[in-house]
Amino acid sequence: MNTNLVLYNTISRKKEPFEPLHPPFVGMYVCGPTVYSDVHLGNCRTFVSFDLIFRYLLHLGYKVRYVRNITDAGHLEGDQDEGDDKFAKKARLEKLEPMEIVQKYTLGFHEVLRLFNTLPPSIEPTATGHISEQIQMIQQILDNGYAYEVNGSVYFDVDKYIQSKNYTILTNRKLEDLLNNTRELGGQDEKRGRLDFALWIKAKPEHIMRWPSPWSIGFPGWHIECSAMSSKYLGAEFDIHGGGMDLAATHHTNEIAQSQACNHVQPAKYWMHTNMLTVNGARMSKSAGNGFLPQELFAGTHKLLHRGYSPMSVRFFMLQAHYRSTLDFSNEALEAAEKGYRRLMNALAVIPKLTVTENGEGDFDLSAFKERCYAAMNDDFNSPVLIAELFEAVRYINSVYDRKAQISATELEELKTLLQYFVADILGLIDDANASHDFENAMKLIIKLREEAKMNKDYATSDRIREALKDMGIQVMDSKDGSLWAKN
RNA sequence: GGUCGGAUGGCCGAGUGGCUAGGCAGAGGUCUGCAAAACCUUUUACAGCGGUUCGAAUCCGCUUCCGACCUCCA
Repeated sequence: MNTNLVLYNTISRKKEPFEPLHPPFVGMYVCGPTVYSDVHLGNCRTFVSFDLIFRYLLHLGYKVRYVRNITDAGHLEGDQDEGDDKFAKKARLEKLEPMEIVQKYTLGFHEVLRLFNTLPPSIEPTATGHISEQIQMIQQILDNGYAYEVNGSVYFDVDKYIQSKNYTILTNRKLEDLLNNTRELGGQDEKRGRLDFALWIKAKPEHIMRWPSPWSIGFPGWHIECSAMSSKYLGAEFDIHGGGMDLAATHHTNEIAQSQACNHVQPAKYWMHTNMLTVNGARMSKSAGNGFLPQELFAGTHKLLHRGYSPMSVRFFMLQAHYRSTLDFSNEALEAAEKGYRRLMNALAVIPKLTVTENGEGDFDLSAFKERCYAAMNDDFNSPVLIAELFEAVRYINSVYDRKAQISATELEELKTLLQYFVADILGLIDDANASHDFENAMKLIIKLREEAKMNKDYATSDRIREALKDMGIQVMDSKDGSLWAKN
């Protein structure tokens, strides 16, 4: 398979040609959510970004195994390896079983991603479903001499690791800076080195979620699940590992160390990191309390919003920025995106009504258009540039509809195919104003009645119909060839 | 404090040495019973200072401001 795809690799800090280890197969692992609360919009951006990447790789013909985990255990609340398990804490608050929390928020997560029209991953493994794999991996790391046990807990030995390996390969940080700037935290007495992190944690009596292990009854550290599950389903070495940029410094750095210590190989060839969604320039995050829930956005109930925006408008909004840039959230930006999205969708809706010229040539260089679209996506999945190209096609389609430009039948077919590829298959944009057939038929009747009224110069009636529809959020647009309608 | 990244027109947001990004908003026009949509034309730009170059939004240096990570986070 020969594609011209290049992608930015965090490890090398530059764009590299994409060459899978075992073409046409591609293994991609993306760090999924911790399901102890609702996902916020910033989380969604990452999954929409990787959905774009997944879709484009599929479009190029790769056989992609996309693994995205669900973290449902072992994720600690508070400072390093101290405090309660997030699920146990939340369970106490809500008087629920930990697995009830997990179920509730997993279902919510899936529903939100469905609304954003993301494709489901190939495998969605859970941490609790892979305790034995994690224990095995910890044992191997112990056997290889890169971890030590203290009082039933197991810690990764960073000092040992840095003797032969580059611990800060992902972030390029200086070790002494890391050491100097790591805060002195309580409960560090069990660790030998300040940078050491927990692989297995002995459960305190109050911990609800606990599993037996060779070292103690306890639970796994946060980082080990991704290492264990990625190697189980994708092998010790695979192609792409992704996640939010905030995970690079700690989580992914430790993942690399664990995998190296266990399997002696760098787990992923390409590390991809998506940038943050910001609100007034500051990162949206759970702890900062500036998170938007998708539901608040769709319904417009968030206090910073004037009104609601549809999931597809928001997806379009996200795709209008490159995945490695921060994206700032505001009413104005959302409104502009929504209008642009509607413009794109309305142009697609007009395609079946286009008149083709008998044997003329079109006024639009389709092969150049196609090339530019692929060039945009091949350049590190540059969806904003792709969208800019699509609007050139939108202008052309509208011009043909206005009889100001021409298109031949074969060109029309080609254009339809390309738009299906780039808008629906790759960008994952569908028209969320699409109504049911019954509704379409009823609208046809209303539009027909209104046109009859217009023919009779009964403008009072035609205006009344148009105004009434407008109040319902349906806009009627007249032209020489009849009337079109569109939902706002 | 350390490390890294950023500053683009009214707003969002691409672009990395010479070539109109794009969307939204604004202005004018075409079309039209009116309206809307659409199409055409069009205004506003590269944080500041210095340097390299025939030529810099783009490369280099300094300054200012902002953000991220270093602590659970996509």
